Amino acid sequence: MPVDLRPSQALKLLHDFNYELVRDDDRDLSVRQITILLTVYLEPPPHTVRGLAAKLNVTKPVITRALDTMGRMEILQRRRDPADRRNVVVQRTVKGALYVERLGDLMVAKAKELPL
Amino acid sequence: MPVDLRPSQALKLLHDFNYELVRDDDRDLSVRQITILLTVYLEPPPHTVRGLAAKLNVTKPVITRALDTMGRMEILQRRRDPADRRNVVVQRTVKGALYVERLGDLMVAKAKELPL
DNA sequence: CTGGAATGATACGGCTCCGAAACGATTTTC
DNA sequence: GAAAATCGTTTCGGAGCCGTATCATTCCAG
Repeated sequence: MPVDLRPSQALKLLHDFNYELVRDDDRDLSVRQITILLTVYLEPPPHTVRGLAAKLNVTKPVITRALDTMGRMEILQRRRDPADRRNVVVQRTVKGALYVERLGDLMVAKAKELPL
Repeated sequence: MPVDLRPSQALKLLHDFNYELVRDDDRDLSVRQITILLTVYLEPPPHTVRGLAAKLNVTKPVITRALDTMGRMEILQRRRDPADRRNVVVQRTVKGALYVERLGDLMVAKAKELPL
């Protein structure tokens, strides 16, 4: 059962959701960072730097830097692949799972408030 | 009738939507810029720099710079308020309306594809 | 008319991010 | 084993955005 959403509702949902992010956080994650984060949390592992870069159509340093930033925030984690030590596997963290959960709950709440 | 959305659906919708933005555009608007844009297009005018800054809980230069950027993109427009020439009124443009419409359609399309 | 208040823009130093290129480490190929 | 390929990181110059403080313009009160 697909979720039925009219364009005006979609735009209001997008606005209300982003509005909360902007209002609450001093510093926001970028759209790229959010997409990387959600990819890791929603799609089946393993996630490598190269794989994420190819999937998102960005260069590898973009992924490396995003991992630096979100690693510092402790919402993502690097791990060397023991099987092939050239690879870096990107993993979830407890803090990151809570962060993502908060995003989902916020979106659900804003969807509930949408007019007819 | 509120839109019913489960957290897992919300997260997937958020991911798929952002994913398209990241993949398609070389340079993305920031979350702040998108919020400013949608505020102008969804809420009743007039919109001033000061008003937007207060509403979004950011400083005035943030709005000024966002208007510089999005003005260059021609998706928003500055106009001096003739009644009180200290004020700058932020207005919509044809190009901006198309841009916002595209955002809404993209979100609707991604919502339709959501599983059960 | 003059001093102060309000508004948006600008200057500044700092931080993050960008893509391209070069680099070190590791694995694979021959 | 030596050479080539792969992978992630780092470096580089450049660009955008950040908040604070300041500025020019405009309005308004007295």
